[in-house]
Amino acid sequence: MERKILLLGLLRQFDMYGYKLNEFIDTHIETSIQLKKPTTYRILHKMAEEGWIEFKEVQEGNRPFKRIYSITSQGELEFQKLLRKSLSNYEPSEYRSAISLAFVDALPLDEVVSLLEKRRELLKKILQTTQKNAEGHGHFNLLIDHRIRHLSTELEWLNEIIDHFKSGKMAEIKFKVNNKKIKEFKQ
Amino acid sequence: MERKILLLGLLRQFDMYGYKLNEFIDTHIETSIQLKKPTTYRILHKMAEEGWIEFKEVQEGNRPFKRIYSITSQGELEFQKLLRKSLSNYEPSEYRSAISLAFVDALPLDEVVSLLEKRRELLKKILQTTQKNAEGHGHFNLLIDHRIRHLSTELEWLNEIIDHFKSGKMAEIKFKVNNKKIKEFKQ
DNA sequence: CGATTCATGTAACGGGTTACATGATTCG
DNA sequence: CGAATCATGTAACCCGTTACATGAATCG
Repeated sequence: MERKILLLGLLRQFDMYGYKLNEFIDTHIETSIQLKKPTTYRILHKMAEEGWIEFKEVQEGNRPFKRIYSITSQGELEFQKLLRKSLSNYEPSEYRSAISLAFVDALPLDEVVSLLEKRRELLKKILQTTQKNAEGHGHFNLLIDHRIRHLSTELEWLNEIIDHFKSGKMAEIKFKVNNKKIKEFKQ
Repeated sequence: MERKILLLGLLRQFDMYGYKLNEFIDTHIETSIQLKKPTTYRILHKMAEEGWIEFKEVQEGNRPFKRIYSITSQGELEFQKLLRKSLSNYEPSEYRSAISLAFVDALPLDEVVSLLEKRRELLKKILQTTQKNAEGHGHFNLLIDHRIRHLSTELEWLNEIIDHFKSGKMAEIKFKVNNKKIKEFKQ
């Protein structure tokens, strides 16, 4: 749904062809959602089929033709429908990267710390490059701000976790693995 | 990858069969990652095929047989490999729910506010139920804590956005749509 | 006694990605 | 002159979900 909103929302503002749409998303919004070329084209095809957008083919000289899409009035309606639905809804993201933290006792503590420090460096880099791109067009800076906040939250959390592990305070939460001694589910 | 880590990590601690694994994940970890029954079974099949886990079939009376899986030494190695990779890596989540915010000027301001207030109510509920389940087994409370932080960040952000929209301060960020007057990409 | 739970699984679908193809043009 | 860019697209694949099937046991 969000990909459709994104494409329709852009086409609402400018008539545009797939390649440029994709380029724009890749350079300006890649931090919020990713959308690869084939996916862009597929969604455009589908929306054209359903009458949400229409296109004219343009060719300059011998260069590859462009399909310049523009939104139809039906498309505008559908766009607003999707937008209302999306704005009033909330589906939490999956935080897959956290899962592994539940199993840290499988590795020696100092190794865990150094692995997490690598993670932290990666995270910092991502945060920095996101902050660099921080002047997005129009309301896209809203998205960037949003992302920066979550990345910062993630960094804070990671810092705390690493500190805890380093200072050994993790003992209080320490999971007693005791290699299969615990059998708390009854089979 | 994280799903494999999750299943292997659980099997490392207890020999277990698919149904119970799935039940455990559904009730204790559904906040961090979801994993439906067919997916659980498929991954278990695959890992068994590759020798990471092995199983014995057990049947009590006439009740449906259980495939009780246990991790092999190869599985333990692979688990550690995956765990190291996951701990030292960071791939930011996609925040799809934010996308629509970039297009709020397509709707009247007061409607946007009421739509976002609906979103906020949903978010609050999710946050509350997450906090209720806050006593996870072992290190799983780490995951819950992680999630609570991100949900809180999200709530703070939403509150600010709503306030901005309400107080009309959004003007400064206001995106001049001017229905297709802007043509800043050159075609 | 009908519905839910236990326990496994298959089939079909959905939606995204990677890899590949094409053919002119422009860059280094 | 070879490599990258422009512009479109297809095919194969991956991986997850929904929907459906089975058959005994247990709950209300």
